[in-house]
Amino acid sequence: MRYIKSVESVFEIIAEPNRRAILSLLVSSQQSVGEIERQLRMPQPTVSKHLRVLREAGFVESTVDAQRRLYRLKPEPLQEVDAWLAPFRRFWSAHIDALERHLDRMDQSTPAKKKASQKTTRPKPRP
Amino acid sequence: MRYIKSVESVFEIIAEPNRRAILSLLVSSQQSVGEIERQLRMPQPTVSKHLRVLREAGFVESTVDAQRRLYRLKPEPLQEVDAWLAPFRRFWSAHIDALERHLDRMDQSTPAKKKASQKTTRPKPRP
DNA sequence: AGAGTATATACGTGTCAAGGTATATTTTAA
DNA sequence: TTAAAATATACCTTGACACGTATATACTCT
Repeated sequence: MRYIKSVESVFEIIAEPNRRAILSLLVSSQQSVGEIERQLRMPQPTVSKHLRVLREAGFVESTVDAQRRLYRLKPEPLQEVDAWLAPFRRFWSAHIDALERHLDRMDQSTPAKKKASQKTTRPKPRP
Repeated sequence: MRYIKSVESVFEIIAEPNRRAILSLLVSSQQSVGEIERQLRMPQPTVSKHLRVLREAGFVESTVDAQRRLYRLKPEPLQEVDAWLAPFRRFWSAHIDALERHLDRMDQSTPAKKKASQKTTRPKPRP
């Protein structure tokens, strides 16, 4: 019995350098397989295989033009990445950051420090 | 002779779900290994190993607190991802998008269509 | 010193994905 | 109909990597 993967996250898809290259190429406009092949200097089966992954993951879609397939970008999955990134943006976008990070460091998740204000009591052995 | 990988791209690092979970956890504040271990319910060696990868890739840094190591976020590598994402944003951020994409489709990279206006001349066999 | 806690690392293992090569499929031109 | 072009797919091999288990290292309290 064969296993179906299918759970491929968006992140695994863009982890592959060739796939990122293909996506970047498609930003300017749609491209045929052959055009991608030539511009990125990769063997045709490689291009086709990556395009298949990208298509099945919803990163691209294709239309038929005679013997060619024209691939174009579908941005939804990349929006997912963008969304995941959102909570991290405060670390570089704002100005209060240096301060905020400093406060966080002083703040919770460091009960050690709190107790340390009286006495360092960490390793609690059992009776 | 052993091979050194080291070329690990930022994208490969965040392709791993557990690592993404760790990063997300560190958004709120720094955490010790044990805290991460408990909150994410993953075995301690797993946490340590992922933290090592994240540290070596510059996603986190650690300070020593007695026997604990406190890990906190370093946002630079994630900025890289953000930067890579930038060119794609026009596909969903703006309003002109639907129009723009349509124009692109009609536009370059489709010499087929151009020539098709007169006659379809694609597969050029050799003499 | 010795025990307990916290974290890191070493090793063996299985899985999966990417690449290469060859071939199938579809479409067009002669 | 046959040949060439364009793309997709099948098969095989290889390497990386994530995991589990066990163990090493570091620190702290009594």
